[in-house]
Amino acid sequence: MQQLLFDFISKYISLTDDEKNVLLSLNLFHSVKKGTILLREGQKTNNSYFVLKGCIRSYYLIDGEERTTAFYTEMEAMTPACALSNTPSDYYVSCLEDTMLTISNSDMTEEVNGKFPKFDIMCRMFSAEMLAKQRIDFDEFKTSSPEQRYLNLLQKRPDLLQRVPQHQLASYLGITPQSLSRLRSRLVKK
Amino acid sequence: MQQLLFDFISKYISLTDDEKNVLLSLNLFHSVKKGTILLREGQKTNNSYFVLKGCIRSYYLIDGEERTTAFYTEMEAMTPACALSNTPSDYYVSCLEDTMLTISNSDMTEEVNGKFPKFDIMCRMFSAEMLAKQRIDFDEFKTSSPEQRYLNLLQKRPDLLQRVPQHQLASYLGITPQSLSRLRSRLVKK
DNA sequence: ATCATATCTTAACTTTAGTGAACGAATAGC
DNA sequence: GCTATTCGTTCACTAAAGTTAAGATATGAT
Repeated sequence: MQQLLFDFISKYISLTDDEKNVLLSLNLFHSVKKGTILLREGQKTNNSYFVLKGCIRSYYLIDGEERTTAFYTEMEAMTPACALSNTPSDYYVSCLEDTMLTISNSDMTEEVNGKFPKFDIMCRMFSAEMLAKQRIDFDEFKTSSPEQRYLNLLQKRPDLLQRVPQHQLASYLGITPQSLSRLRSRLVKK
Repeated sequence: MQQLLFDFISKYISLTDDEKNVLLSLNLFHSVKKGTILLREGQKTNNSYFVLKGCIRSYYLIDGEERTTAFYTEMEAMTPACALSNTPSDYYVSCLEDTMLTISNSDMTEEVNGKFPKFDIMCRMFSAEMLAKQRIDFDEFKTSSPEQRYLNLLQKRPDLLQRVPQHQLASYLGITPQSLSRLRSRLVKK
């Protein structure tokens, strides 16, 4: 499991055994049961998450309805906005499946990055890459119809359609569950 | 004009005169006329832009139609996705107004960050902050109707409604110019 | 295994967005 | 200043999404 993290890091920087041991001493790795809520609306945290195996999901509670905005699966990272702004969270984060992940907080990041400046470089590269990827996702969302967005998801993350309940996918696509159901039956007829 | 950049940087790190001089030696500052296209579809670049005064806009050309996805105004930065992936750009970037901006490339970033590691820290902080902001924008977009998105824009960036042509705002809101026009007259009647 | 709950689908109806076309108004180029 | 183009609005029509409700299926808890 730890090797998964090291493999990921090696895409950006190379680690000495010494550096690996510092990471291992931090007690980063956690196993979380399906349904566990990692972060609640109104709660403060400065945790960051990195999914090694499984899936976590962020959602807002609007008029009593869950509105799912993101899924994070294998080798994806999330830092809740509230962790940076130090304000109460606007949304929930929960585990969709039994999940293995790392949980780190800003103190740990400060400490490690202070000790090994190359971690700053990695974080910079990784953040910039995430920012660009998310920008493209946003652009595609804006320039597509719900149907195109569904077909796009089918292409890009077919696994999600298997592992995620329909109604969560719907709000992820920016539509109601009924519309998604209708849209799908429309596509089958074609 | 240079002071604007230093003021911005000072939100993250403090600069010595030496460091400031290195930045000034890089010939970062440019004045660009309205309508100038900074980046074309199909073109490669590794430039990054930081707007000091004015406004730049990114847009796709889909079926001969411009689809605007972002506006960058005072104290906002953009690095085109193609600059990181080193692939041809999928979109255009052009100046909506006469604009003062800094243009840097990845070589310059490497050089400066190599010399002064604290720039890595700044970039890391800034990227993480941008990522969180953009995530929130995306979430709001997903969980809102076109009408709510318009009202939200009115609240958050009222300046854009003054300085940007209606049809560009429309695609920024993910709708057609006709729909925006209709939506606005619907709101007036209320 | 049973019951309660959650999930997915379907349907009828309402509301809103997309489309194509037409029209003045504003803008830019000559 | 005049003309051509672009821009914003309106209209009629079509297509799709939201809403409310109902029924069927699947899931989870005891």
